[in-house]
Amino acid sequence: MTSVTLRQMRAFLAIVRLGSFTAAARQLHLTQPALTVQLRQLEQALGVRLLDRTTRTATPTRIGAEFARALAPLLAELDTVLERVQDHATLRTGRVDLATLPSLASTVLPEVIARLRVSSPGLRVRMREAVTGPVGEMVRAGLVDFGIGGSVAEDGELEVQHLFDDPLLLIFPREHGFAARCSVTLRELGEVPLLLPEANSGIRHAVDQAFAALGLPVQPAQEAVSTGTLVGMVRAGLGLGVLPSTAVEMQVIPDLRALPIGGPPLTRPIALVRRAGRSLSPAAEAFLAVLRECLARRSDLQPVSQGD
Amino acid sequence: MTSVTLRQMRAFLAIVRLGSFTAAARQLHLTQPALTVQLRQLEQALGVRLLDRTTRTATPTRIGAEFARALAPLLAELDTVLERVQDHATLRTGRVDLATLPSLASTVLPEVIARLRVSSPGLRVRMREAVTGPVGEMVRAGLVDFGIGGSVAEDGELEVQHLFDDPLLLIFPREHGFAARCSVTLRELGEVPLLLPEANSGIRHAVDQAFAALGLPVQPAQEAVSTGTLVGMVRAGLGLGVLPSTAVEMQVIPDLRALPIGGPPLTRPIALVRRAGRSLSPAAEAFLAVLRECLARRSDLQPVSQGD
DNA sequence: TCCATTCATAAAGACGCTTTATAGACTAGG
DNA sequence: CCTAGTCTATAAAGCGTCTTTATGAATGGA
Repeated sequence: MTSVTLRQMRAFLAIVRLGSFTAAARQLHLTQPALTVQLRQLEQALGVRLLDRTTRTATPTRIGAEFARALAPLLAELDTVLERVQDHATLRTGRVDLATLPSLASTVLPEVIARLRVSSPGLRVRMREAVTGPVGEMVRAGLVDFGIGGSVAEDGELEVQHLFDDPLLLIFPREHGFAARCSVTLRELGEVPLLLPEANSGIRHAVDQAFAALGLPVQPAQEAVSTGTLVGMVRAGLGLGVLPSTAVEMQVIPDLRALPIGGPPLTRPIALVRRAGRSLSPAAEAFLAVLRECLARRSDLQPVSQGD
Repeated sequence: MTSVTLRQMRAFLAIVRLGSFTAAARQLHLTQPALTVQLRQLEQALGVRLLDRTTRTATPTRIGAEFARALAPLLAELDTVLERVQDHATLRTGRVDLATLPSLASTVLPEVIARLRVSSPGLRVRMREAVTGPVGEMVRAGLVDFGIGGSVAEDGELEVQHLFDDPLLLIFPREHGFAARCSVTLRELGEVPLLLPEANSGIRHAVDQAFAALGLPVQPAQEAVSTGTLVGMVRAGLGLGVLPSTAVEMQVIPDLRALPIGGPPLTRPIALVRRAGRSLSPAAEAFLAVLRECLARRSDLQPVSQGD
């Protein structure tokens, strides 16, 4: 009263294909008695004789032949389905869906994608760009596997893991007096017209917090939505801008200068944001592994250990 | 390093469907730890996490969901294939392909088919008619599952099993002198003009042998191919005919009389002819069982025990 | 006729699966 | 905020099953 097994059916098909128990046993790396038993069990479970065995050969019954004809394509399809699943484990197949900040999307992550394409050509990466808040929302809604953005609050649904600290740079025209300096302090920024990103961005959040820590008020001369417009404002002489180093990289700025902000160093935290309790696909894990590898190689960004 | 099992996949689908290990365990009549182990084995075999388990619920991973979507219809189809095979065992489905003599095809076997249709409506019987020689050939060629006909020689390919002895009757016009008798002897037949079937039929074979046993020569006044023409010849006064009782039944003969032939009783053997070493389908077995039942009920035919 | 090959069978051992018992974790309700 | 209930994970033990080894029976070819 035992039930039908995949092994039994695979054994049956092998015997039908080869017309012999011993030949099938060799192919399946089993002994011949094992196949005899398996086939008997299969026939008992089905209640039907599938093979007519003489002492020399084994030929399928009519019912057995019909069964084999119907079964073979089914098991073949099952095998392809199983292989397709296993391809995810071996990274031969897979999709990484992530949301990240525009600055990271255009500087750090393309390198990650390029490396991943070399090591695992079958993977496809889909990157959505958004500012910190929406990044968290997209993760929460399940639209993406994970997000890389500014620090969000850890609630029951989101799990945040610090990745590195992105230094914020001061951008100004080369004619400015700071051009001769090699760094500026945070306190000095309070005395110049500042151009800052608008309120809901991670950069602004970091600047606000740093100023508050020193007891200074934040009074931006102007707010900008995108880093591009902010750069334009600086170039037009509206003031001095604050931008993350990752954003500065991509902008070729011949007439501007950038200086690190010190005393204390001004950075914005970049974190991995993922749904709590949800595992990542092997593809996503591979992506993150390469990302951490890239981060470790860069001395300008301050990487942190993988542990939470 | 164990391989993927049907049980594991069925368990996986049940858990996905119900969203819970314990619920699936109840449905599958298992304990919850068993399912935990099975799913772990499945995930290990595939190398991929299929379910994200919190302590409250189990939700499929994206890969797990894809897998379940592809797997469910496959297993459903597999189940229908298995059921279709099992239907042969329960006689809900099946085909009986047989070859037999015209006389049996029109007298004994229709009753068998009728009874079979009542007890197993799903079975379909295909009956081919032929004389004894071709019946054996059709069995040998595998065109039919078995044959019911005159005795053929048992060689390596054919297996012959005696079923019953069909009495041969003497047919004559009611005006004939035999009309008052209730039986005739074989020896008496040597002194009347005989109408016999042609040489390759089982009837002729039986008559020839019986005459030879008595040392009498066989001198038919006329030979006929079909029983119909033989009856016509008798009716035309060409002589007295010898026909099997099963053939006489179907011919409504108001102007003719039939008498059993005795001393010794003249019969032709009817046997089951099947391919050696080939098993019969459950449908064919059922057919034969009903046939033997019908034969046992009839006192006019001499049934024999089922043993060879 | 003899030998080699094939399938069937029996017994023993190994392996895997299932169950029982228990722990850890989260939710709901008071 | 705490407790009760529920769900999954884990460990150990028992059981069943499957595989292997050894052997028999039968067939076909040399």
